[in-house]
Amino acid sequence: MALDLKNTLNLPETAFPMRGNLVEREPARIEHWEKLDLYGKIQAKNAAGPSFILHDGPPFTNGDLHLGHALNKTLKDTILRFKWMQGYNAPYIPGWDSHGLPIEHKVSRELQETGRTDYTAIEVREACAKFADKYRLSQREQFKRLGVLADWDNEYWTIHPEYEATELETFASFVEKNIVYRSKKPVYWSIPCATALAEAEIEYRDHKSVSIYVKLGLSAEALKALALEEPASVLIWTTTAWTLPANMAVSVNPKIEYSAIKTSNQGTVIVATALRDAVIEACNLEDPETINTFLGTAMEKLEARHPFIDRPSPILLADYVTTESGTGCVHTAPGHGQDDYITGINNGIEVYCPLDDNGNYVDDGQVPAELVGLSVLDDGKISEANRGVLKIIAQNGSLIAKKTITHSYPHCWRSKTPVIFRAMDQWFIALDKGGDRKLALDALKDVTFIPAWGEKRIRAAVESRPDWCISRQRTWGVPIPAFYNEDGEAFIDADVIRAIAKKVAVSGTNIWFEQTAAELLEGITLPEAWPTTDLLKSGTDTLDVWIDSGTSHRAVLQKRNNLSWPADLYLEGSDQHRGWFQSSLWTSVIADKAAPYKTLLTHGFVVKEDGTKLSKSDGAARPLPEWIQSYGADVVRLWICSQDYRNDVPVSDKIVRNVSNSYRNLRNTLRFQISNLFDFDATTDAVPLADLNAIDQWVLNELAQLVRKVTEAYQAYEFHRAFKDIIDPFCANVLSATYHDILKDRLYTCAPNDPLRRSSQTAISIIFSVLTRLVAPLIPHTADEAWSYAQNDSDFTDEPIALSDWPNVDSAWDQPAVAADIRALRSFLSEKLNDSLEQLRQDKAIGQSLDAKATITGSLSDPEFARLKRYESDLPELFILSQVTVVEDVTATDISVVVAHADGVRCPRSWRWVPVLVETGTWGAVSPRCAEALKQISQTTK
RNA sequence: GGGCCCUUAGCUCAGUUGGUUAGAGCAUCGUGUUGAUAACGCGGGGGUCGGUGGUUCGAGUCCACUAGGGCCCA
Repeated sequence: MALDLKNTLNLPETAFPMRGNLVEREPARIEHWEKLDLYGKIQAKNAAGPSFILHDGPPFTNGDLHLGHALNKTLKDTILRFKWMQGYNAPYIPGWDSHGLPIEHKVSRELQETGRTDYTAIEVREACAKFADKYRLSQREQFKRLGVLADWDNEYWTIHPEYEATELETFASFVEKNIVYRSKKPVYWSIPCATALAEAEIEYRDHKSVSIYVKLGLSAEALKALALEEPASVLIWTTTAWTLPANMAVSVNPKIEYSAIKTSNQGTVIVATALRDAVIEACNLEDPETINTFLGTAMEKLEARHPFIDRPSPILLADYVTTESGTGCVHTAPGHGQDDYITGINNGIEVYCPLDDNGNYVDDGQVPAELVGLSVLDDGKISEANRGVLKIIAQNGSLIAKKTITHSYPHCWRSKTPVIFRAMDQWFIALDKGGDRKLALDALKDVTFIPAWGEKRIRAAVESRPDWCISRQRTWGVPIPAFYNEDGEAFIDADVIRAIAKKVAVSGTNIWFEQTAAELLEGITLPEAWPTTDLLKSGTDTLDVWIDSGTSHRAVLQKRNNLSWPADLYLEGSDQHRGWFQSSLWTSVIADKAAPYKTLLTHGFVVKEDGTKLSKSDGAARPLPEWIQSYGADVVRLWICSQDYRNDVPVSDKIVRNVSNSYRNLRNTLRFQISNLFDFDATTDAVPLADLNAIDQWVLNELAQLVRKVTEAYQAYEFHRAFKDIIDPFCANVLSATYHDILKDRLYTCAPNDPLRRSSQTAISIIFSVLTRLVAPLIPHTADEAWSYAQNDSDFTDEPIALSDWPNVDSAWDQPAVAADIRALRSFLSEKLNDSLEQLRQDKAIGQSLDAKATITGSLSDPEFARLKRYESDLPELFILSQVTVVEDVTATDISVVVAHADGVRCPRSWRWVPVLVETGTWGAVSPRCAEALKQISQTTK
């Protein structure tokens, strides 16, 4: 019988599952979108809309995606989904970056393992391309699985022939501006392999070296400046005697104190005071006596003489000089060391390096004749070069001590021999010569930075970077289109490059490695000064890969019809201030005289829950597919969008599980709404907004505020605020704890067509439609799922939510007066009633709140009481009690409340307590209101 | 070592121009309901705002220093 009565209730009905089961169900939805060509439909819908160009920074295709990729791509996808719903014409062309050392290095190792060593450049490049493509494809699938909607079939790729051609054309414009020049710069060099090495190709191993102390005599002026009366030397210490022929200077620290020490066996020598005793011992200095001390600055620009070549070796200041070892006076050979190089550049010293590719001293008129032709390769035994140099300095007395030491030294990963640091001709872009640095800094003024401090960061990077070294001695990259004659003289020309770019556009840059210079230049008019093509060889250097991705704005935005330049938005991790943001800025400023972006948005890095960085062994560093496999894409996305990405973004299973709880609440909120609309057809059942019940007016007023605040947060790209600050509390407080809780009684117990019920259903259907769209960019799968169920009670719809418009506020929702009343009444409940109700519950006097009644007493002169009186008939519903009596007492100074168990009998249908039940016959005894509802139900079913 | 940035309850976030007992959601504990039920309601506990020292009648909110953390350089 009770069951029969239950059947007369309008209980919620829906097939929308309570649990998302995202891991299993999301893929089908993604497939459905693809079948519908959802991306294409969106573009078609918005074709005439305002333009918004988000230019994708290309991920490097060398492995699985991780959460950092998810963070970046989810933010982009969320922004675009929002913009699309707002009607923007916003094509999204995803990009991929593939040239560069990480792939070449990995592929080279794999090729090595086959035992062959004679791979041609083309073979290496083809293996790299294959490797890159494999990961491009798997990354693409992983992004799709995240729910990222994009023009996946028209991606841009830095190794596409057209892309490479544009890159070369861009480079041609640099050459044309006459800012591309050649200069020496030291690189790691493997003598047996006759090749330059990258940092990653170096292994540190222990090596035995001869360390030596060498005197460099001071000039007469120098002695005078240091108030020394007798001849004196600066004393240097080095472990690479073979670099002495390239010694061009001595570096000292300006802030360190130095001592001039007079000795009976080595004359006067100058060393850092802190190292005085150590040097005296190591060099057996006899009768040492400090005759003067001074700071390093005192020696600036003073002249020392090279120990065995007739040239000056000036004393320079350098902050990197320490007193940890040696003498505090550092042998400086700009052609053989990174620090030395920078010191040399800063002081206008030649980057001198008298070595050929085989590591032998060349005859340049400066290297002593007895050294010419000797090899510097120090493999197992002392090199010829070291022995030769030691002999010279021992003979002329400048060597005052030597000792064999074992230390960690870089070795070639392939030949296992010690590498040398050797200056080679490199290509550079001059950044000041054409005024480009100033232009770049000016261009930044027109860029909007999110967060604002990004400007400081990129500005500092732009201000401080030296001329851009753009050549790499690598194979897997875009070749530097330069030619060389027999003497190594370089020929480069903008028009020639453009002509080659045309060929590259068709055949790719592989032709550079397949064809001879003559073949490459066939049909191309050469500048008059060039030799004939049979005398030229094409260069083997490739361009810095930052030129690859850094020219994407030209290769993509400027080349494609549906895009435009500059971009409205670039969005990447904060490391890109010195990476892609900067390389793009330079290429753009040089070639196009303006920044390629209007807004620059950066996010932080994914870190562990304690804020420290993720290392490979951390569980949280597992690949993205594994995260999606355990939580589903929407939960991963919601995790991302619930965090303030401007700072670092912490992650742990605990944190994601936490988000998962919020997700469940949101999902159930939507489910509750769908299920209570099962018999509601807006076209026939909707109640005019003006006629809505007070509580429904209140909730629409809340909804209006929600839409305004959420839209504002989205526009500011502050998704964590949209969700955490606004949507999450709205679902929990306004809906779950208040509105839905109140509504259950009328939705379930009223007659289906009761105006009160239809009023609430009208409001619910509006809320559902709005709320679902508000969360659609954040959790696209779930929003689309709910949208489908609301339409046809099944999984899919041909009108996905992504095709709908962003919700606007209907001014009729704004009912501030009613809303203020309802809000005040609910506050009254929580502040004045809930404590007593809770007490009754604790005392087991009542169970659910409908078991209780309240009596409120006060004076009508009190506006709060007056309001209670005004809403007296609504109060049982608003407070979810069976009876509320508002009693006027003119003498009352305060509002008093008495709560007790409700009177009368409990209606078995509505569970409300009423004075008496009414006999209905068929259904037994129920409350009068239920009796009336049952009467209507039986009439409509007849 | 340098540049930029971060530090509020167990977790993720709010805290307007400095001003009453620092808020929310989740988690936790207790409890109600069994007509949103692997769901929902009600209630409790839990931060003195990384630390120290200043400015001020008054500071999470301004200044200095310091500790820890992140990105990028060296």
